[in-house]
Amino acid sequence: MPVARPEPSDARIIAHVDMDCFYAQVEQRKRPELRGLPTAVVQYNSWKGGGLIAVSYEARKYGVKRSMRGDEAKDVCPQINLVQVPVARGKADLNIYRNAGSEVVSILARRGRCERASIDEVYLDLTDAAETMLSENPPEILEAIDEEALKSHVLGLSEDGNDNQENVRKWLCRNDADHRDKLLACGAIIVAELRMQVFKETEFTCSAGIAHNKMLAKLASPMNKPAQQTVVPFAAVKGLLASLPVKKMKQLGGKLGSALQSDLGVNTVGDLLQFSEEKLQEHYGINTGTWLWNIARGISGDEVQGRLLPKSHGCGKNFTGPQALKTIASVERWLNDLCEELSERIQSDLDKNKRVAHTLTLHARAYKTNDSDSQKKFPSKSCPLRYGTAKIQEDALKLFESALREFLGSNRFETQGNQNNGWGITSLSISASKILATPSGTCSILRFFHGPEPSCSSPNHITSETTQGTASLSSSGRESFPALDRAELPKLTLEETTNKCQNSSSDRDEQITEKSNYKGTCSISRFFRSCEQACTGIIQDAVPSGLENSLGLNQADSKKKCSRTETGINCARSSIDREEHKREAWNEKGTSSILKFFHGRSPSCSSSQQLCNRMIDDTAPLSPSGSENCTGWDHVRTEGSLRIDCKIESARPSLDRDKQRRETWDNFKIEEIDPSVIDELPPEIQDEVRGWLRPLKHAKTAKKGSSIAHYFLPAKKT
DNA sequence: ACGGATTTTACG
DNA sequence: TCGTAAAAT
Repeated sequence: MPVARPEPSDARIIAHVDMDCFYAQVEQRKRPELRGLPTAVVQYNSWKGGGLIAVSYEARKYGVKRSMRGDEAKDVCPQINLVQVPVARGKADLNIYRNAGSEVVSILARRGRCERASIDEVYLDLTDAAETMLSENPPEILEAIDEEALKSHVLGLSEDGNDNQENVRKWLCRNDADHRDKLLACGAIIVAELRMQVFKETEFTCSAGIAHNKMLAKLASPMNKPAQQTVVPFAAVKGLLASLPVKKMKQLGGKLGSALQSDLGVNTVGDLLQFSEEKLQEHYGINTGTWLWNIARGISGDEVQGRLLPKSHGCGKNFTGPQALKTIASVERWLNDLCEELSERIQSDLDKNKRVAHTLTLHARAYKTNDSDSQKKFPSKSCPLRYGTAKIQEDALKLFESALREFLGSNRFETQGNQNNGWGITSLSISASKILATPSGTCSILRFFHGPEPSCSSPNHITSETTQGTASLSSSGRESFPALDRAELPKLTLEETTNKCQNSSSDRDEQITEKSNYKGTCSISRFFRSCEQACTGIIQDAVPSGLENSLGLNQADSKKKCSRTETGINCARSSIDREEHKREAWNEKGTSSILKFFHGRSPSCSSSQQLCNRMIDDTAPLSPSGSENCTGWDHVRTEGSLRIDCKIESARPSLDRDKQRRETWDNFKIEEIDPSVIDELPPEIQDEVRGWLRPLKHAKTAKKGSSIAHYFLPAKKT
């Protein structure tokens, strides 16, 4: 990865929060009798007691280590409690840990931009919160500072005294401190509060590093575990890195770190200082070279991405030694189980977060006996992802068969036979990626036209992308927006929404036909109506009440285009005022040609039902002719939790039904849209529209696909 | 430039 | 180890 990013000129306050032996804590919370006792989490108990994946601090005292087998742990600590990872469908099931991780994220995201770095780690950008505290409530005027903050470790501050907390208090409250150090002090106080809140609400302890960038925060977080935090003042950076083994740095734990040692004799990060940027670039390329030069100096501009949800979901299983799978039938059985789990997880992501995965990928490992190139790797394969367990299973099996054919090469395999030509599968995994906040993203478009939609809310989850950004980001860096309670906003009924939608477009009907780019105009216009209606349809099915969902741009996207302060503006989109102000501002532009796109409306265009049919689950495979009938909204679906019934459509009066039925996504020519028109859209919806278009784009390259529909079709054998 | 496939890195 | 993930190549 190593790519150097310019460091922002103003000091940032970044925290890295890492849960202490997370899986062990989850199990101890579940079984409180294990609290305080040596405990470890193991998976697969059968062989030598299973492998340890998390070890409580009580157990570590006895020398129990991660990556020991359960039996070894018993040897060094006979009283240890070994808890098994839950098993479902014959494999480890990590869902309880994922869910516990989400609990934590939802708390840690409250004070600033938050990035979920792994199941149990987050990065926080607390710059704004720290600036605010410094200007309004600086530590020096606080009569009482939380004990938790006083227990901070401050690198460079001696800890040999009897009263370390008093030293820390003095450091936190120093009046003569560098501005950067004062901000760090505020950051430390905020992080201490957050960690206490995590403990209060989840019973989990965590540790944290507070520094001026992600790299340093990540280095610091494990320095004082468990349940403590470490601050890295600017002045301590040089000393910290000077003697730090390169292998300790993120990204240098593997081959690159080894290469530094063998190529240049670099053992510590400090050793890197001797080499010029050019020298490092000669050895490791331009990007990595610059990156190395920077990290040697503690410089890293890498930003905290506003992302609370994983970018992909996957599951897999190894089949070691004699367990290797040797028949298609056994592969199919396991694949079905894996697909079932994956399907549940992406469906849950859709339900909770309104996100849709677009790509299904299969990976496997295999061996081949008596073959010239028995080394050959089993290829990975991917295809568009269709929702519904059966479809995922079907597609995954096709991917597997296709990959196996390639793997075996000239050796043909017997498709149905129980024999094989000496192959064995030692691991199988499938994953869902290219996850876009699509239906919910559409809501931002809806909202752009209609104002905030209370019905856009998602049932429970805080873990959606944009929600948290609204809490503390601000345009000036001073003010902060309290989370907006969407539930208090007037709620539009479905009919109102639909009518509003129609009115807003029909009011402008007359103007549509002018201009040479009529095609594009019509196309994008229909497209947006589809988005709106799809959104409405999905919303309709949304679970009642609940917290507001995140809609709109995710922070990462908006960040790309905005400076830090600007980001505050663009992310503070739960403010109605701002939303409306911007909508007006954009409309006032008037001259924008794209405006015209929205002024016209062809009544027969678009169907949310079809959109949803395509996107969500029951898409029928494309017949070879590519002209299979599209079922339309009268198609009744029986599976999938996201049902869209006919209410929307029946709420649209007076449309000729046959006309409607003919309108399908096959009629929607995505390629008619001139991509440049996106630039004319209001900035807050541009990325979402691109998100819609981008993955669809590749449908163009598909064999005969001139239609969006192709994108949602099953893998076609090559 | 881009997307699919592969590799590298990290962590409970 | 195994099962996940992210990101670089």
